[in-house]
Amino acid sequence: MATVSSATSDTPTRGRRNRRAQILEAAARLFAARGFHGVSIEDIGGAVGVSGPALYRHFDGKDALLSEMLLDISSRLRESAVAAVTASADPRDTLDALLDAQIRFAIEQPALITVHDRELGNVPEPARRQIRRLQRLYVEEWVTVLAELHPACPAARLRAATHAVFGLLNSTPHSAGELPAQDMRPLLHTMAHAAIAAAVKAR
Amino acid sequence: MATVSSATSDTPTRGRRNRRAQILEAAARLFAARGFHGVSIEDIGGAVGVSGPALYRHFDGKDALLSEMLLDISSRLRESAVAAVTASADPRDTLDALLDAQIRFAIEQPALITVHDRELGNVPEPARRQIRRLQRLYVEEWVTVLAELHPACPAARLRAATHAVFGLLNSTPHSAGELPAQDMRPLLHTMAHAAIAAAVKAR
DNA sequence: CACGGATGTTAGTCATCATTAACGTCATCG
DNA sequence: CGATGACGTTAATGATGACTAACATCCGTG
Repeated sequence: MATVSSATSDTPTRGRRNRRAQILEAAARLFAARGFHGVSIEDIGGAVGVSGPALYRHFDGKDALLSEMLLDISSRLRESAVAAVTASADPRDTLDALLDAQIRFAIEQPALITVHDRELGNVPEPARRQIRRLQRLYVEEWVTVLAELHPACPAARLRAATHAVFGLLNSTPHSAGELPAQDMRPLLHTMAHAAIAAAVKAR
Repeated sequence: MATVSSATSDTPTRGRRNRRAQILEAAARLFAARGFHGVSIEDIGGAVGVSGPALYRHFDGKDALLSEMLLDISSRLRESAVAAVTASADPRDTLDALLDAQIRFAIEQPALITVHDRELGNVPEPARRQIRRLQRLYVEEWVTVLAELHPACPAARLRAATHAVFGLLNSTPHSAGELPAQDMRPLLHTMAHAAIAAAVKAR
């Protein structure tokens, strides 16, 4: 939201990398490691080579920074889901695309994934509701696709299974280094696929 | 350490519940919700009806409280794994027992599970090493059983799969309320089982 | 070339918080 | 009964931390 400043329409990042992006990246790493309250403004500034209150030139405060971070993550996830849904008419292909997108995100951005499902409780109220909304929509995207594939399965069970699959896929921060990403990717895809199939099968 | 007061050998908790246990329980709930640094000593005391520094009558400090909490969790998990391994000679039964124990813990103690895999980074050094050790042993218990069942599968892959299954099972705090525990339990068991089978199958 | 805005810096300020001190109460036990 | 120890309480104390103020610098533009 809000075009990226810059009076005339040229590149927003000149010379050194865009400070905002640098800060968000460093903050995500730190929040993932020590938790929101375990990281100080000084820490974040220090991580990008400026010191302390320089942050306030880019964000309204620590809370606002976290809000923007989570809003960005949940927006991107949701967008990736919408893309997957519109890309194909066959729900089997859509499910594969959903899986691939989530796996890619989990492997490439472990810090963001970590912050995303830990720190919602620390987001102040105007933004929190919106993030929750995006998260809910994301889940519903999955549930809808699964419901098309397995109309007999009750929605509550599909929702629970979806959360479990997220847990499986988002485990990457814990198993970092066990396996190269090359092998991790298909492994997670296979496991998630099998878990869903089992969840949905009548017993 | 030190028998729990009470001169004669009767119940250690008379009238009101054991304070230590109350505190640990309340702290776990609060840490899970807001993170270690997001919770004050006052908050914890308030949650059990005493106010503030009364904590220091029971623990050496906030760090020590966290250390003890994580040490207790990882010990209990590890013990449950050892019990599962010694209970049966058939690795298939052992795996089922491991799954059941982890699922029971995840469903009955979501706050502990949450704290367990979020707050290790905030534990000070003497205890941290020991907790890591117990966690590693717990994982190895699983990997050993899986290796017996599937000797052809490389250990690294088994380890990665194990972490993924933990992620799946420990997702309960996120899907709380979606499904009654009665249904959640077998669902998770089925999904985890299928995920493991898929991980281990040659491709 | 002077001006303004974007971006930093350092030195406060004001809360919050972990921890300690000093001081009760009350039951148990000698 | 009187001492002792378990368990609480309410004031410090000392750090740390978020945020603000006042003050550079640099760069593009009128």
